[in-house]
Amino acid sequence: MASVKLKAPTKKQKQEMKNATKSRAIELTVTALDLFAERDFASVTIKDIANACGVNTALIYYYFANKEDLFRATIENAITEALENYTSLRKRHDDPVDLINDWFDTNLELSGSIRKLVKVMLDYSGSRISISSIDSEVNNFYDVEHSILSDSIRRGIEQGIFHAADPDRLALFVSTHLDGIMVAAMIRKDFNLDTAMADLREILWFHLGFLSDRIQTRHRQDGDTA
Amino acid sequence: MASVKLKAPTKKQKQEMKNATKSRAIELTVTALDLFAERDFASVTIKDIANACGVNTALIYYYFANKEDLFRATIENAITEALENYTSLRKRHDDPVDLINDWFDTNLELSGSIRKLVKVMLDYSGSRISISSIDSEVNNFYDVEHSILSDSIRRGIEQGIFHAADPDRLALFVSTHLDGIMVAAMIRKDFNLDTAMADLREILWFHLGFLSDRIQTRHRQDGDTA
DNA sequence: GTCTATATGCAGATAGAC
DNA sequence: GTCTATCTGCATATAGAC
Repeated sequence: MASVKLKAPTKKQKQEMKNATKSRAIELTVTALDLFAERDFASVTIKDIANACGVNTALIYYYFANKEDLFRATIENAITEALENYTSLRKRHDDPVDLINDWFDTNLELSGSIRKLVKVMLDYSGSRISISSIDSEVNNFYDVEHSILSDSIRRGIEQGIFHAADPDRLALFVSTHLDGIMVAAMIRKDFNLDTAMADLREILWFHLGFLSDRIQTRHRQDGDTA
Repeated sequence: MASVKLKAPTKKQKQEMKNATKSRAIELTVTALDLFAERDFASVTIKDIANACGVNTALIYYYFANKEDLFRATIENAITEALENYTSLRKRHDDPVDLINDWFDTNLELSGSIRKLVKVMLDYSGSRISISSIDSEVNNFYDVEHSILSDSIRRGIEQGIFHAADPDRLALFVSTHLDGIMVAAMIRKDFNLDTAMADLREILWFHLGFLSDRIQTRHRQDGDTA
């Protein structure tokens, strides 16, 4: 790939540069997310982030206006990624039961990222700064999460496979509990995230009258065999 | 040593000094708790705390070794207070139903303090510093909370007023959800903490088979009329 | 016990070479 | 695009007067 660069930059080369630029900026936000989630905005220094990326501190100011701007990009990036997961989840399933089960599986798999996201959202909400683009993305994130759950529940009820229930209330309950799981996993020693997720799933199915005892014990890559 | 006084300090005077000293130190931690909970350790300055108390920054170093020491005292103080609430709660009730209901009421009343506590515990767990006294107090706090719930559930089951259930699992579920409520109240706009607490309570009673049907269908000021 | 004054260090940010 | 060098301001912490 290392060309001899005798020629003027071609379209392809320009594109590569653009990609490289974008990659570096994203690389910085990804690294920053780890640090911001592990500690908090003020105690993570520009130097920390630069060092973790193996670059110079000044380079950060080439890509971002200032530290706050980097933080904004970091949150936006994380939320966007999480939202993409959710929307792809939605498209993959037509059946309410499958969708809900996959939602749990996904949250379990991505629990690391989600924990980080919750932490930075918490830090952001505590900070005095308020950026409208982030506000709306946070709201959007929770809205999408909520509607995945509530829509599935609603459809399941309409299809007669779930008991009657208040879809919105139940969805909010599940979503709130998920936040609790993420926080507990951060605060408490010996907190078992997997077990907690399984319990939440079970309780939801229970309230929807959908609890076959088999579901309780296994989820994910167990063969199907119905 | 101020021996210039006419009389030697009496016991009473000594006690007053001690109280005054203690008051000021506690006053500082109380103010600090507000600020640490609102923002985070690193972004709250000694000056912020001093200003909020109307005293000079140097005074803080008279009472505390350094900023970290103040933070430690702040957490310890907050946890101790919360624990006192819990233990007094325990003593007030013999009946499991009353105790659980009062636990919910107390958490609702003190939701402000608990939210702050959760936030600083989260900040502490994210910080690189680790103080064994705080670690054990955090653990102790969650242990006490857990045992209040699980013991009540266990006793209720033994007395035949609750359905069979796993007391430990249910207690952990409720406690985790409470964390989620506190976090959601911080992150999400329009999150209704009161409603969320009521829903959690209702679901617990439901799982213990203690649900009079009236509770289920209506919450908040909806009229009924089936 | 509370203050004023100050030392010290370090983090955020910029200018400019390559 | 990435670096070196540097400025600036501010936060922690101390010394010492009252």
